[in-house]
Amino acid sequence: MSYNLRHLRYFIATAELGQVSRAAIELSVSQSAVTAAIRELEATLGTQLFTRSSHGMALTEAGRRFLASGYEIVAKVEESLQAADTVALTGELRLAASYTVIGYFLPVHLDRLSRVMPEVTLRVREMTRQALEDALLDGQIDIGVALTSNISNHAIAKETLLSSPRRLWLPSRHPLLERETLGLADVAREPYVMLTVDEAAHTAMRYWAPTSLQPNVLLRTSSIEAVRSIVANGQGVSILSDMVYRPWSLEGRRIEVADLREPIPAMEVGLVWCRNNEFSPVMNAFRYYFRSLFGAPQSSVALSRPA
Amino acid sequence: MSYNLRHLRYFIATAELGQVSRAAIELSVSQSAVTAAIRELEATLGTQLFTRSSHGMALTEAGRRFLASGYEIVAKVEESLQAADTVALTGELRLAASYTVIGYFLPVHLDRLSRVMPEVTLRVREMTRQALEDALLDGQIDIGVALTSNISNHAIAKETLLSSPRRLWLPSRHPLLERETLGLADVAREPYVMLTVDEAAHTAMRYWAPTSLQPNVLLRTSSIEAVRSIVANGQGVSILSDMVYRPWSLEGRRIEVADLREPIPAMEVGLVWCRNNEFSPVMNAFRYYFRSLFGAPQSSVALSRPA
DNA sequence: GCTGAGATATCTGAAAAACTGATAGGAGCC
DNA sequence: GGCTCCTATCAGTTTTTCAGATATCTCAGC
Repeated sequence: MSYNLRHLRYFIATAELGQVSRAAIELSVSQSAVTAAIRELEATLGTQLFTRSSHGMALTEAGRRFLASGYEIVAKVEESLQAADTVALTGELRLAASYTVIGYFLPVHLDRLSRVMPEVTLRVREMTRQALEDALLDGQIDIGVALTSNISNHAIAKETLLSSPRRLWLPSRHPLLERETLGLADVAREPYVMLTVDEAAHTAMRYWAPTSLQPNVLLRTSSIEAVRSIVANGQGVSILSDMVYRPWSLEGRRIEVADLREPIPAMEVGLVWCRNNEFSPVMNAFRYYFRSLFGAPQSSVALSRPA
Repeated sequence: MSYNLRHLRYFIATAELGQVSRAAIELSVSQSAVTAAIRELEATLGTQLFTRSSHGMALTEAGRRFLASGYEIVAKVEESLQAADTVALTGELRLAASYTVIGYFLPVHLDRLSRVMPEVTLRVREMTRQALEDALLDGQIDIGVALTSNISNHAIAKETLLSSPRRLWLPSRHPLLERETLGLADVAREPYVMLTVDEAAHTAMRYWAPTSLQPNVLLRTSSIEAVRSIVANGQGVSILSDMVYRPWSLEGRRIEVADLREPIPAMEVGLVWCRNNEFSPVMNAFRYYFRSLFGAPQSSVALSRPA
């Protein structure tokens, strides 16, 4: 299913020493054990990690990237082994989140946070972006989790966690699925279901406007489940983010996704807070929880590019 | 030696479901396998992760902390499985670092970075803090790695990565090692070796000054190896950070460490850069490399307290 | 107080995984 | 060509992991 920490250690040693045989000595195992582990690792990743030669093993580009991940993972593992004594955090955190976030992003994290810090009371409210900004500035809430791209108030600090690409949703066996490439012009000819919640319609205009095309709107709805059902039943198409995508609708019919030729802005989910406020320990822990799961996001831009 | 990803998965499932038996069903393994894995995990960690009862398993405080680590690790593992296509970074990074950092912190990371991004040329120079600040502002270097506690120029941004506590170094079989607790007053009676490099002497005064005591300085030297040898030979003691500590001196004699009663500021190593400059992709990758290894440092203050 | 349900702990033999050691094969160097 | 250094592969053994049976504990209901 997935790889092991053993695979990782053997891989790192081989990458650093450049030879399976030397890595095997370093690890105090036989050369064949290391060879086998690397072969398994490459199989589960589905990628070549090294180019083999009679001199040794040289990392491929994928191997280099995986090595960086490997360093991160073993660092976290070693960190986890150190039993620093800590105090259990106590207190309250007043959160607000927008419709999409509260339904499709937060649940698993709220669950985990309540397990990791059970003595912290999490109060969560659903708000529109505007209400959320006001509540932050009023001091009614501590932190918001929202779609960060539409936030431009300078009194509010934001930190993007997740960038979820938007794609075209189609019913299964739709003729457009046969095409090599798809563009907004193709979408404009189809009946379109426009989601109106969380400023989705406003965001949609950001990528429709420059094309001088417009979607042939069959229905405007605030329910993602409605979009899902209508698309699944073959009555329309829509462009929505991967975060809210599920392959099956409530009725059990399948939905397909396709990339579009035009660059569609991704849906960005992140934390927002009032720039002037001090961070309480609980707020810090909350932020740290997300940061450590999603990494420092601004730099992932530098390291990877979209497909 | 250490635990497995299997241990981690079994632990997380048990923590989330609150029962070994339910976790076993969820994981499609037998109850005894999960019980055994958790027992092994607790043994390798040397800590109780759960309190057992006939109702199920409740996390201890250590368990909650380990659960948070577990979430981080599996998140990194899953991230590593996604083979996002990337471009190899190319370019140059002009680094500067101070004596201590270049000798005791950077080497392994420069080695790893050159493996992860071989097409980036890393130019490293040793500089004093003042020269480093000037070079940053002049634009002669891109990023510095230095002891961040003495940097107070507002034009320079800093991000602390590592906080290494300072302790008393003693030769083995020194009488002070018998004591229950040690304070600076005890140290003041011993011959003291003062390291002069990287503003160490200046830093030392920060914690000697409030006591109205002063160290009985036998020797001032800019060589850490000299301090190590003199302490190991029983001719003096010193207070230095764990980062530069090694149990053996060059001659093979042992050095012991002891905590002091007074709070001694830790040695803080971090990145520094010119606040006005834009981050190049290479600079971003460099920063990201360290961030992901050392975590978001400011919040570790909130999550843990010193022993 | 007894009893059944449901929980974890422990044990044994079986199955699976990992490892060793030997061997094969390829590439460069003399 | 022959030597050396590398990785790949295979067969047999060792180690780890697992399932299933059983023991033990606790609570709830009677």
